[in-house]
Amino acid sequence: MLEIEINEVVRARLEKLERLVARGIQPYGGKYLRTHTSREIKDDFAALEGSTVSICGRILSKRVHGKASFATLQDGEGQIQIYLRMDVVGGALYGLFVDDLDIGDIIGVRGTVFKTRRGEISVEVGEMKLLAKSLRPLPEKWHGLRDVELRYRQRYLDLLVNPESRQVFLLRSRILSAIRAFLDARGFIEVETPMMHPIPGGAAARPFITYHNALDMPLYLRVAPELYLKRLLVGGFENIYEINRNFRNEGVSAKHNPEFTMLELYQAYADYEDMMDLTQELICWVAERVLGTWTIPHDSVTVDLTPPWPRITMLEAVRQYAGLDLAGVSSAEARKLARAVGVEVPSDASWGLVLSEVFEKVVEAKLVQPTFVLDYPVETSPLAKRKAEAPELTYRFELFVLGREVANAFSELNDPLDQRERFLEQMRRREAGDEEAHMMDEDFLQALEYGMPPAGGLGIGIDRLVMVLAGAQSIRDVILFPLLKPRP
RNA sequence: GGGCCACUAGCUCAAUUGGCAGAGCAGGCGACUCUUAAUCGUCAGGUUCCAGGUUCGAUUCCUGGGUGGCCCA
Repeated sequence: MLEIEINEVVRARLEKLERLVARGIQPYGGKYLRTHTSREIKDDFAALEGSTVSICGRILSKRVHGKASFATLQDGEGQIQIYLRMDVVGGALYGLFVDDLDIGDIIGVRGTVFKTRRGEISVEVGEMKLLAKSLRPLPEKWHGLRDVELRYRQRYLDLLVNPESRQVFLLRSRILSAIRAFLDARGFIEVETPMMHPIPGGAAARPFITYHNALDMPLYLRVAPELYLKRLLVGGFENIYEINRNFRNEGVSAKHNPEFTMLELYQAYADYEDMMDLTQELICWVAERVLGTWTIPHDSVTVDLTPPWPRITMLEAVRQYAGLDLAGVSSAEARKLARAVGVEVPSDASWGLVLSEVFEKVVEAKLVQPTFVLDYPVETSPLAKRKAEAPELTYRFELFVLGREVANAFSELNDPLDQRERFLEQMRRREAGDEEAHMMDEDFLQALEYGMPPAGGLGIGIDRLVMVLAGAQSIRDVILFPLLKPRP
């Protein structure tokens, strides 16, 4: 029979399918007129008891005893029991249910709402219609699907039998709507900018490359939308955001998926202090709305989002957590101090690179509770405005939770001449072999030359935020279909 | 890229020192008109991830590879 992998169970089900067809039953139905969901029936039982409803869903379990049977039906909102009596529905329909319907089949049922002696709200079947015959056995009803690899590769099964997995993705959906509601209410408009870039920009990352045949040109999947969103600031949009995918050609880990979802927003005439306030308000508001709490248990710690979150400069963080005072020292001294605490740095590393290297290697992992880290070195922040009183630093912060970067924001650099210098420095590094260095973008510079309002810009990694709010330990647990190598 | 761990029936898991590859769920058949991990009886179900090697004999030991997980760079 075609190309289907046959085992004992599949063979038995194919036989049932043939029997059904032979009896004139269409095993893959169309539209079904449902009057209620499982949740509605349970919530409104008092009003619905004794009345007739139509429900549909998947058979999750079957309990046949002689001339009466029970089954559990799962729909999009939950589960409900159905009850079937031969003396009510007749031998033909009862036989069909007992002999030819399996766990996994999708059916529609019309019947009467009642409560069993044991108190289970149920529907006593009057009519039943097969909507989709299932040919493969579902994972075990009690333990669910445990194999991590199978849960990712066959997410549909994970969602079907592991309620906690389903909850995570429902939560993710609610988080995204809450973010949009929050920003929309503050006058931000949602925009969409290109996913395919002639010049990949806006972040230090290796891009995926693709090719446009008709135009005969290479294109890059975007690593960040930043440079396009800033063009919109030039164009007069003052409060904008985009929630969409970024693509970075890098390894896969519990923190990294090659495609991930990013919120970027820009607010004209604001600065990074405003972005800090906004970040905290947004995340706290979203947590309150979707979880109803600011404390979230994780494996070994409980994250406490109660504001205000500490704000610490990178220099101070390195002083506190690494015991290194890099303020005012030369690049050579900085390198020596870094090596003394076991952080290897290139022999030509500048002061700013040493600072950020020590921070990444020593401090990041220790920032468990939400913490803003401020004032990043200019070398690692080529799109951020320099601090007026300390031009080797920028008005930039990142938010860390559970040792992971969750947000990144700055006062946007709107000086086209300084921006050109920054790009030139990036190009020098690219020529020196840094594949992640930014590329020159003349078109973007030209836009800046028309004048971009000063602005605060903010990026929040949605997957990482969902991880924090869902208590997930791996990014793969919050992405429906994480990238895996194909099975050989 | 490196280290450690896992991979056995559709699913969840066993298998003593290297000695006949098992159970539960799911499935087939039979019994059963309020069960809910239904119950009872019975039957069937295997490329033990793959390829080599050691051995009388390998799920088990060795080498290489694959996929996944965790940790590190």
